[in-house]
Amino acid sequence: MNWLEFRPMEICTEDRTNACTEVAERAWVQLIRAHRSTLSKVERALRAADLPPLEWYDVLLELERGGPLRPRDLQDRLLLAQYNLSRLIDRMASAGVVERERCSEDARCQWVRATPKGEALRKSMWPIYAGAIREAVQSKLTPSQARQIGDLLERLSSCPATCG
Amino acid sequence: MNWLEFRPMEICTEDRTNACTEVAERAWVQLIRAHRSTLSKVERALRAADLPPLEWYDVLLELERGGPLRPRDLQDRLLLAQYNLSRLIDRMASAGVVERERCSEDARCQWVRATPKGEALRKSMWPIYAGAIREAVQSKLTPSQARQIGDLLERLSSCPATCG
DNA sequence: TAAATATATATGCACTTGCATTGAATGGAG
DNA sequence: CTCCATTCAATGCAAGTGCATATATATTTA
Repeated sequence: MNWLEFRPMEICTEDRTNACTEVAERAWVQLIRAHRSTLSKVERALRAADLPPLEWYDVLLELERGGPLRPRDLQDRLLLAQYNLSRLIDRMASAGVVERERCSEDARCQWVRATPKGEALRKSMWPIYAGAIREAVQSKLTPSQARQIGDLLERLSSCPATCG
Repeated sequence: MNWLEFRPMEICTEDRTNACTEVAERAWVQLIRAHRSTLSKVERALRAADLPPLEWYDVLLELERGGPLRPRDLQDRLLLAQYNLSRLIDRMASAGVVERERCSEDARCQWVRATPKGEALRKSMWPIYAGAIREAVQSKLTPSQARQIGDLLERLSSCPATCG
């Protein structure tokens, strides 16, 4: 839809019938805010250190942990969109930090693995990344609070099947 | 830096000396995951309903709450980058949902206000937005947990001055 | 086995974002 | 009052993102 053409039609009344919705709403707003606030700092720290964006770290870490993975696997683990991941791997392959390899069993698939250069890059990103996390999280929360928030946030990204 | 040219140099050892860092790290990872998981769903729901992105709602809500605001004010409240907000207001003004007005006291500034059309748009977005929040948050957390997570997340986006 | 359906990945295109910079106006120091 | 540093906002350009779709292969169905 072209938003230049928006015309108001139906005025829906707001439905905030119970407190349950209000706390959920507040949690939502704070999630957005916390994310905007912290992520931008971390990304800036990486850029300032002439390092690539966060996703590179995430991909490299998954690949080092899990041996070669298919893009599809990375997609699930990192919650990235298929087309974004495809191009992210393009860029990382161009930079020589990952390699694609044909998958013999299923020609639709491919194996992606980190190169030694990729592992070195990930390691060189870690101090900056860790520092930014310390700044963004550790300086604002006690260890107990951090543990708690980790637990609660995990529920938000869990799939419906497992958490009801 | 051009990442096509990256060459590994210094291999920094990872520094995870204490459990404090580990919980902070986990909180960080879960924050990213929760955000990716929930935001994409909400944005998709809005798109599917032929509605503009989330930021439009946020801007309109702030404007309705706080009377006309300067872009600078919105920037602080919504934690958006200056250049992004500038163009967001461009788009919203083109769509006729906000208006810019010259500020007489300070010619650098401007007042941005929601038009009736803008208010109608915000109201029409709310049911979709609320439904998506219910789906993303309310279905995964008890009210008590939602309240708790709201409190904890708020600390993450608070400025250093106020939270030490 | 042929056809239909499903899965894994890539890509054209329009739009959005980030960085760096610019332009304009204000406020303060000398 | 003039110069300079600061603040508010806009913009050119390169890069990233989302949608829709394309391409290729695998799996299921008839």
